[in-house]
Amino acid sequence: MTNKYQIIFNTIVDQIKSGEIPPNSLLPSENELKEQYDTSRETIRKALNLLAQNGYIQKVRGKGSIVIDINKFDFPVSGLVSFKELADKMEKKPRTIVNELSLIFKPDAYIKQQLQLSGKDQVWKIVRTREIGGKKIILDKDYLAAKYVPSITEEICANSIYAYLENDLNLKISFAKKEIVVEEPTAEDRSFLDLEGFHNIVVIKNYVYLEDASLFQYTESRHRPDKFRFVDFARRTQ
Amino acid sequence: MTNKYQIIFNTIVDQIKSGEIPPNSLLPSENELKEQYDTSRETIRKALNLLAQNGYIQKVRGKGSIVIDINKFDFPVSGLVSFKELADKMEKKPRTIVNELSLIFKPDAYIKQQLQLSGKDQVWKIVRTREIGGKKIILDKDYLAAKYVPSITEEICANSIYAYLENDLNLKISFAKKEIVVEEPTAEDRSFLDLEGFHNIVVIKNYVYLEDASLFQYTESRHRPDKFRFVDFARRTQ
DNA sequence: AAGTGGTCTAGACCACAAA
DNA sequence: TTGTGGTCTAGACCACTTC
Repeated sequence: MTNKYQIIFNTIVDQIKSGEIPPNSLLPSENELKEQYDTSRETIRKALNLLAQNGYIQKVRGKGSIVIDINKFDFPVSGLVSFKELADKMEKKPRTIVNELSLIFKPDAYIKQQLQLSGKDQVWKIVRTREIGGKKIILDKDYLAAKYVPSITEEICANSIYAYLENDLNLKISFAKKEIVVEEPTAEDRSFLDLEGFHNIVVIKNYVYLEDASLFQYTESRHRPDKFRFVDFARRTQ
Repeated sequence: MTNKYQIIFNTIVDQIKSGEIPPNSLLPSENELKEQYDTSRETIRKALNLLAQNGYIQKVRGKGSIVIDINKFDFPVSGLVSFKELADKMEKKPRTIVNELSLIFKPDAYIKQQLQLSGKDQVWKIVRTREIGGKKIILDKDYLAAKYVPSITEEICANSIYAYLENDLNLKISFAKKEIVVEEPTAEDRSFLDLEGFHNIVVIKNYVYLEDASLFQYTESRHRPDKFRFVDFARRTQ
């Protein structure tokens, strides 16, 4: 990616992260940046808008672009967060156990409805347990529309399914809808997880869409409530 | 707001919502729209980017802009959702009980830390219970930095604090950080809510920032787990 | 009045998809 | 090859903040 505005964005992000541009100070004005980077103002504005969208600056008309104190925001800008990223953040060695990997020829009504399938579409079902600090904390149930995923192995499931879909199959994930609810643990939860007397399960239902707006993955991520944490960053648009 | 790109955005949103432009079809190309609206392509692109960011279309290079089936997404695009909007969606008459409204001269260490206050800043504390279907379901604890809010009444708290801040005080809220965790109920939760034997509380911690990136409100929204539902819409950027 | 960011224009060239 | 969206330019005018 050699886009000019991307390069400018990355440069400024590095300067903010390193402290070269301190928090609560103003960025150079758009006209100054235009000269600095020898480009047009609209290109500078694209870079600055990216910075604003990602929580690095706050633009104020008539004043300038204020650098936000990123130490206040020790979290990734909310997005499509996979388990591996989460575990990395927690600095504990996570372990993934693949409990099931199967190709379902006749998906049941619930899955059909969730994946909006019709007729004889097949579905990959993957059940994984996530272990953190020696305890089984998360139960992940993934359903992938088979028409997009010809094959998948246990090894891939033990690592990152996302990486496989994006890098190897070159599927372009464009957006996802997340729903968070709290449920009673099922028998499955009790058998797969170390519940230790907890009476609730936090369920994250994730609907993942491809570039052409077709739904291809449904995931239920079932967390022990004490280890669950979700962070969201909402920016007012307009 | 008479911005051209806003008008175009609104026009197309209406056309999509009314079904005039059906789901999964393509929008007219940017060049066609440019002619239609007698404007420049960049202005059209601004409107289309707004549509994409708000989940109405999906842009694909070389193809066009696909209209997303909004019936799949029966939710507000995630953002700064206040309680009233939530209750409206649920179509049950909500009732708000104001349990406490006080100006704290010496906020304790926890609040000081959450609101990043120093010295002798004062803080409004507001505690409200939300009743839905005759049951006390949500306990909202709001802390407002008093330097931004000179006065506030019980009546305002019974309605929408947001509306008061935005419309009357003209405070411009620009972004918010949300954190969701599950906790054990406190004695306060037990006394204010109809817990009915539930063993967990879903806590939404909300940090609200003004246009100049200063933190001015901290809110804890404590929900009975069975009635809690959070929806998020994550769009892959770039 | 001067400087800031917000909107808008009319062009240009490029990368990608479909026919 | 044609048409699509993605990037980029060099200007213009406007709304707002600060002095």
